[in-house]
Amino acid sequence: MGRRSYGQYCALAKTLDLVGERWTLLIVRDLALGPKRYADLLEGLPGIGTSLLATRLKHLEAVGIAARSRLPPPAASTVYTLTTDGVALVHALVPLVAWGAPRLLGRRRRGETFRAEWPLLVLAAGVDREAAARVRDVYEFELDGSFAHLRVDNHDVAVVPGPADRPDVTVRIDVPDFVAIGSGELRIADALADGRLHLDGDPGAIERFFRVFRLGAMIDNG
Amino acid sequence: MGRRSYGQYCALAKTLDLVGERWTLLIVRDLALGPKRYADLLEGLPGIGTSLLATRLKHLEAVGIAARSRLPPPAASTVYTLTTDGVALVHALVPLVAWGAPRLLGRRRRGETFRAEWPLLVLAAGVDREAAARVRDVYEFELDGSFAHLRVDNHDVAVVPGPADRPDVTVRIDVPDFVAIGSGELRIADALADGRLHLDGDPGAIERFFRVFRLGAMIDNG
DNA sequence: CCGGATCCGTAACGATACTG
DNA sequence: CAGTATCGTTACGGATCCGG
Repeated sequence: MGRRSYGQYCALAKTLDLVGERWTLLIVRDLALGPKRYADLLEGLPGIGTSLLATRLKHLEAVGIAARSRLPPPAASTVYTLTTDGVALVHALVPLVAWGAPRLLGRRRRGETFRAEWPLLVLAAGVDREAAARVRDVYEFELDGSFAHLRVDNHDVAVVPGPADRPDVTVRIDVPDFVAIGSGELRIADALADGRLHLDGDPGAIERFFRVFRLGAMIDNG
Repeated sequence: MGRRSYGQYCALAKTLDLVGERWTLLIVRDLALGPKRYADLLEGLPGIGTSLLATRLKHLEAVGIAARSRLPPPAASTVYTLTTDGVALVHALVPLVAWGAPRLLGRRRRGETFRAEWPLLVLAAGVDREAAARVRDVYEFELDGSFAHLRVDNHDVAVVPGPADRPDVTVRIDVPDFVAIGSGELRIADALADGRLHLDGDPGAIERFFRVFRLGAMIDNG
């Protein structure tokens, strides 16, 4: 019949009633990267059953986390997006990610899928919108051989899969080192010095990059 | 065989591999209230199967989130506690709770279990340890008719179920109003003015309460 | 009585096939 | 492309049983 519920008057239990089932939060993560078609989601979530994805999407739409839009011709396809509540939910996941990353991520194992845009979501969530005013830059990342970029456009940030066209800054680093910087175990200055982090671009753009994503504190103190 | 995994090199997916299964995070929540016996946990999680609880506890212990201690006689029983990683995980859940509370909690429905200590965990997580130095107070809460209290003792806070012995401050409020204050929709000053919030105790203790739990901003601006 | 383990029916999930 | 239908497998829920 109905959905399984914990039956508790507790915000955590209610939240888990809503989004605690298998795959739900990973769907939300992928929608955080922008509008996705059903097939895009399926491809990014290997192992999910097609019918389960349909069920989850219907539920996310019903509870106001996702929305389904029908693009006009010639695109003529359905896409799913996050509502503002959905975007807020993504922000609420960042501390959970910050908890798990240094403890669980380790080195990549054979068979594990990876997309450079996943780690970038954390950066994008930490954007300083004031500092991003009138900034119009593209920062490209190569993480473990996979490319994605951040597009900053006057207060707004988008995470985009794949290499950038003509990036203002390019960043190359391993995921474990990226995580170590994020958790304060590794200073950016040290990572640059021993070649674990490569940063290219004009100094002005690099300085904007640090400012917009609040990385100042990570440069030389933990 | 083994546990089900998403097989993704992503901190969110790894975190959910670890603690995303049914009941796991609610067990963590209850352990955040202090050492619990197996039977205590069973009672606080109506609907969980006894064998599932045992499985979850074994897993939480194996991954370093919980620990099992054997109390010496005459208490002679086993208790489960959180490790420091487990406590960190509880802190990482607070934004998720802050997301869900104003959106999902609503009014309490028939049959929903409730414990006043659950909302207090959020307050306790937000303690200002500096401000709590040399403070030694007990703040009692009556939320929807259920009692619990916060025990501040020189930098440390504990959430304790039930009424307090001789509280320095007593607080009485409905859960929806408590949530509205936490989310900034309701100002403490307004809630006091129209009788939705009752605060008793000597002015010095009340002022320490506000300071220790960083409630200053909620008094008269959102 | 506490701390589980065992067993079994039901619900959720995963994989594949199929359809508008 | 965007799903639905079906079916085998796994996970969960409830009850009972068992050892210290």
